[in-house]
Amino acid sequence: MAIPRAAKTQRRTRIQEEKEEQILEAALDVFSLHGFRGATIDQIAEVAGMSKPNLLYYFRTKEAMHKALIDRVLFTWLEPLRGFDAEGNPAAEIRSYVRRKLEMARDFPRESRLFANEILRGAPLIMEELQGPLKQLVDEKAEVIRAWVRAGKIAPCDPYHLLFSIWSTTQHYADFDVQVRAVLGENHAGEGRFEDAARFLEALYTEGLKMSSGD
Amino acid sequence: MAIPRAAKTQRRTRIQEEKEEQILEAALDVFSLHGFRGATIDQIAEVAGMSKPNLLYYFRTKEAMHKALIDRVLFTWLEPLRGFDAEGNPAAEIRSYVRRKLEMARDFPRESRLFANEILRGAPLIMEELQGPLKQLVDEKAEVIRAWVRAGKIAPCDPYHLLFSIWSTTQHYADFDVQVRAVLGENHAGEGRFEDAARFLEALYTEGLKMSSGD
DNA sequence: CAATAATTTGACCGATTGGTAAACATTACA
DNA sequence: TGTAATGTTTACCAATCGGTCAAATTATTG
Repeated sequence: MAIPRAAKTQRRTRIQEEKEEQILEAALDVFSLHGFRGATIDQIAEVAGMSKPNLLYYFRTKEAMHKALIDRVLFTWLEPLRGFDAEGNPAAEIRSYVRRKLEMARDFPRESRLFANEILRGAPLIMEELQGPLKQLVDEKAEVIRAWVRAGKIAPCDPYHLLFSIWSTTQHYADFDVQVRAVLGENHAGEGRFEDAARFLEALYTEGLKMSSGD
Repeated sequence: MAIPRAAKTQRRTRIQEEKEEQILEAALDVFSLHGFRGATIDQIAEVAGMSKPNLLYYFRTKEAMHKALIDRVLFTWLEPLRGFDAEGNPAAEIRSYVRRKLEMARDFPRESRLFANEILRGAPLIMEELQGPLKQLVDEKAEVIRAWVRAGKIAPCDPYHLLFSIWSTTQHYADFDVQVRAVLGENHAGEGRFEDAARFLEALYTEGLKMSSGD
């Protein structure tokens, strides 16, 4: 009998790994577009190309699916920030961080939108993650930035709002992609907008955080 | 018989005006939190404090409610950009624009989230608005900025991505409010974060767009 | 006041929702 | 190969979905 749900003690069969991947891929499509409540299991099942009960064999509930996705995304999403190096050149570190975040917005827009949807509805599933690990990591990196300021390597600024601004400006190209395309129109239809954005943001942060000549 | 739906030729009774307002207020709560598909008429009715059929007496469908909301928000949302004055001082104009957008994020966060939700799902209801009036307005203001650059009043930059960055950084404090609060923690729980954000962004754009000393 | 129009409600509809039960099919492995 | 575990499907469930209807209630007006 099939009492044991998938993944009892460890990742068992090859087929489990494949199917779970296939489901999460489809779930990412649907959740990132319609949010948790707006997404339906039927739709995910259709996109995944399998029956609904089969889907529920691997993930017992809709929420389990969503949680699995969010957890995975959350980890990779914070990876660039972890790379923030206190020893490196401040301007170069910030530039590189902006570039990496922008690349993620370009290459993983669905992941960005999934996250945005979760935050928009109040982040009920990841509130502890935000208040715990995320806050801790940001606090740590904020201290790095503050040290740069103290050392006179960049202009005085609030490190938290600096990070917020980098997050928002880069993720904007994933979350508001439709609007960006509409405003830029046909002529900028290609992926060139990411290069333009990179150029603009690089200049903005380079000049905006440069020490004023007075010091 | 009550054949004539509300608002046949013109806004009739006082009670119609009141109830429609009451409904849109509740709808804003629910739509901004869960998006179009995630929101339910029952929930809106409950928040509005009236029965579902009564709600549907004023707005025939869920989509009609959503459209009415979006249209209203879209108009007021673009108001600050219209104020962008070609004759004014560039640095002051940009500073004032950032400040106004930030105030809107603080005072009308639900409106911002409603808009964000609509864009996230691909903006099916307002695609023409984006490609038409919005693009036109942005094109116009982009030309203003470009003129400033040509006149040597601000540093050379892509005007579109400048506007995108202002939109994203300011709306971030409405759309990602939960995350911002979580990261800042208890100590910054008050509304002080908006003042800090204003200070940071003002400095960033002032310095970031300043003409380099070489000219 | 009467009567007419505007508003509100409870009961209800078919479709869709998240999820289950059990029969059936397939795979892994002794 | 046999058999037990794993995987898949059909049929189904109660709850909720968006929306309708006709009756009841309230406001407006002559």
